[in-house]
Amino acid sequence: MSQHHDTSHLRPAVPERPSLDGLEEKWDRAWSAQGAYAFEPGARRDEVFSIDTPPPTVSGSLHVGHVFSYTHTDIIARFERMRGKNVFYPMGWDDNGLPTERRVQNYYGVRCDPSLPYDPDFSPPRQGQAGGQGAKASKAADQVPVSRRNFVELCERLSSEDEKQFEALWRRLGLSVDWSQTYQTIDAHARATSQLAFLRNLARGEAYQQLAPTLWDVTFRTAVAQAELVDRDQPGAYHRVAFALTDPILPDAAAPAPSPAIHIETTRPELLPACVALVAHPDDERYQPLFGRHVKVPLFGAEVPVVAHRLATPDKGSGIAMVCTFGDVTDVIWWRELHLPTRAILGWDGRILPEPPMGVDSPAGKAAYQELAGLTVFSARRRVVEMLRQSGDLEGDPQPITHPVKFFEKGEKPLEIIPTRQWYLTNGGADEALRARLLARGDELTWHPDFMRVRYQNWVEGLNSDWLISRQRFFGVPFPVWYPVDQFGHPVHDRPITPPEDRLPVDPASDTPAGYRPDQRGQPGGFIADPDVMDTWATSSLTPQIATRWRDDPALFESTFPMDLRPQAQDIIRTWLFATVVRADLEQRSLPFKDAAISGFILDPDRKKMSKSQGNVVTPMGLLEQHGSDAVRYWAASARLGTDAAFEPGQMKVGRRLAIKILNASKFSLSFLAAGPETSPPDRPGAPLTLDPALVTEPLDRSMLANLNAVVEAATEALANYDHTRALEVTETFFWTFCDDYIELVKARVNGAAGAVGEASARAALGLALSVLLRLFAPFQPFATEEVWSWWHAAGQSVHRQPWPDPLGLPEPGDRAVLAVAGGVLGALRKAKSEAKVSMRTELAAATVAVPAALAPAAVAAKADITAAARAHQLTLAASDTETIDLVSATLQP
RNA sequence: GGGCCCAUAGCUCAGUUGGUUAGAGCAUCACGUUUACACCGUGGAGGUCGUCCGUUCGAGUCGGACUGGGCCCACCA
Repeated sequence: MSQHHDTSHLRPAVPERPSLDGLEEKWDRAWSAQGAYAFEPGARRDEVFSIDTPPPTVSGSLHVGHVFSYTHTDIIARFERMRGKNVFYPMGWDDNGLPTERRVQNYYGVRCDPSLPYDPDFSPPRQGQAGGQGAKASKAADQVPVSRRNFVELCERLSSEDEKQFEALWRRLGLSVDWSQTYQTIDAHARATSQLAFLRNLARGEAYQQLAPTLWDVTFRTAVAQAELVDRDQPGAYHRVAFALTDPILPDAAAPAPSPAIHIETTRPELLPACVALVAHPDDERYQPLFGRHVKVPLFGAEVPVVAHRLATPDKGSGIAMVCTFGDVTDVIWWRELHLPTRAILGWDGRILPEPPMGVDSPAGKAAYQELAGLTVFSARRRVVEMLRQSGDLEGDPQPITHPVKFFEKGEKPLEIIPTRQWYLTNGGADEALRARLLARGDELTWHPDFMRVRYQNWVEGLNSDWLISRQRFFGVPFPVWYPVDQFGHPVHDRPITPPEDRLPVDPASDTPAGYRPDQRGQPGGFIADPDVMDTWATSSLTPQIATRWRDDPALFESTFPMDLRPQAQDIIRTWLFATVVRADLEQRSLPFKDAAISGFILDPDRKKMSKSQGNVVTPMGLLEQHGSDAVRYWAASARLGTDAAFEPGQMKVGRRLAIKILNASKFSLSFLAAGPETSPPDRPGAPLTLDPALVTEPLDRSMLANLNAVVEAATEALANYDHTRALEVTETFFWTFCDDYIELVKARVNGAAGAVGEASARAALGLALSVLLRLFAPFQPFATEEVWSWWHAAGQSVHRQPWPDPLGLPEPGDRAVLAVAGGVLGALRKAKSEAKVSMRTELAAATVAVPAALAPAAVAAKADITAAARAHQLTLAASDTETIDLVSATLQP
């Protein structure tokens, strides 16, 4: 550890009236100019601390929750930097995905059409729609179609505007990010990295295509992955529908005669034409005689079997269900496991297909189907109910219920299940060995707090399919894949053409694969592009590889990966965190990061999760301007990881008070450092002073430093374990004791009232304590501490580049009890004055205080300091057998 | 249906392996302008630690049940 206390200036330049105003701008500028937070390349991995910063969504807006959780990360970054680590702290911007796509559409009045050629001179029809993101999507007809490359360029243009505002906020908050290390999730490097990882997955067989029933959002007309599902309670109704047996029942005396019709109860009668079977539980005696027989679907006439399956629940509805292709995910299981035919009737737009499926063959059935063709699900349902009523196949009235229905988390209509060709990536959902390996990764990762690990486990254990990574959108990272077109004009999906890795990123919609000419696109014997883009998580799951430049900077990658820390919110463990673990496991066979720090949410005063939709949300910049950044950081720092925290301006006021106190207490302490000749080398007046622990001889001073040493140890251990609240708490508690008791106790002595030795002791102790305290507070209050540090250190000697304090080396350990007992005695004397309703300045003619016998020697050691601080003429310290410090008597000076 | 977290002063929260009289800040009340700080200081008041049972010489702390709040997961006809 270097001799930090040798760099101080003899004559501190302390302002007359210290103030927090303007410190954010002042020090942000200085840190930028100094490169205070620059990562230094060429380091060994063990010298580096690397952070996988969450890239905020630039098309959204920052809210108080961001300020909260990013502060937690910054505290750790600053701590590790002071501990000597070369901190790799990049910032990414998430400008990939649906929110950005919508924002660009509305803002510029354009829409992406990948089939169009790139127009280098394109200029958007409009820009700067007021309230861009909140505005209703403009009609597709009003939007000018542009090529994907043009669309991406507009996105980058808009994002860069957003990024400026975001960066300004982060700088004001004091995040010690290295602003030369930034990336965007849609930029060329991220696209290339994403495509490269995909090609490697493809080569290893981890990525594959499959034509399969797919959860489908009819509004966005895209496939949706398991991780993007949410259940929402929806009104619905059970419709009791009769199915007639097609074959006559053979007389059997042993079995009870089954009823002539079988009744099922369904919430989705519009799917009757898609019905492929009825299913009941194999043990259900009511239906056992029917297994293997067939029934006729009412109205549509298809003949379907009655089958048995363990997932049918006897006590639900009538105990027998109709299987449709596809009404819900259970239908998919039945369809797959019972080898049932496919009768798809829904199109990508969520409307009933124009032609009836195979099986609906009778004239009556076809006629009935024509009544539905082209209708939405909602209208078709109403029409089918009417028709069932007419035919007499509906028994009674539909019974209204409320039931959970699956939605895309960003969607407004229930998901449908539609057979489509999609790309999948293995994630353990269909492979027990991989699942076990990923569960082991969850165990290997260190979670803060530890109980968050359970969410990961729950998710991995509950996976029921591989990760669907293709999306039928136009904006995003395209799959770097073409297909040969056969002589009949059909794409050959099982022979994908891929580009060489050094050609990435590619846009297959405009780039031509090797060996083909551009004019062969779409022609028999030519090629065609894969039309899809990747799920945004397929790219953001690679943030460690993107930030550390796995693809193109092996030296940087080597010194920063696997990263040390992934900070993130608890609600995206199943998406971002899990997906990142999957990608690193598949590609690097390692964890992507060692530690995960999970932040809680911010709750508004009503204990509800603060959300943007509530309108009355405070803007983060307004908050920082109102309270000051150190104050807001203090509020954030007083909440533990993983715990939801209340939005509490009161805590910010406390933080501001602390910052001001740091300025004032420092000003006071430094005023004595300037005064004494013995603190500077005699041959070099004006040269840096020496704060020598050997000068600290008074018991009270040594006690104070011993207590400070304990604080250093506790704070260091806490921060090393990501427990920033504990570190702040012990530091702050000590600091207030330091101000209220210690400084008051030494005021007289440091002014020379007890001679030169005592004065030098107090002066050195004040200086040493100040140096340590400023460094302990630096991660929490970077602006106030830097301001104070600058008063007595050379320009450019940022406190944030100083070594984290070690316990001070004292010639002899101090007795920690002296400070506490001296404060206790002082408190008893203050109480006497307070109860007499006189000023603290009032002199005491005589006073006696009882002190527990065990503590009496410690009290006596500080007696002169106590006497002076209490302005007592005569002080008696009486050893007592009680365990508290009590005032025995006090006589005020008249 | 399975699981996780939480419940301590009016409010926001600490309370480390069980151990004297359960702490802090805010708010509140009283007093004091004191040569670092009125963006202040000093002191006071305020809690049967959600409920019940158990383990123990001893429980805010450990175990069980329950109540209430928040969240995650689930194949939800």
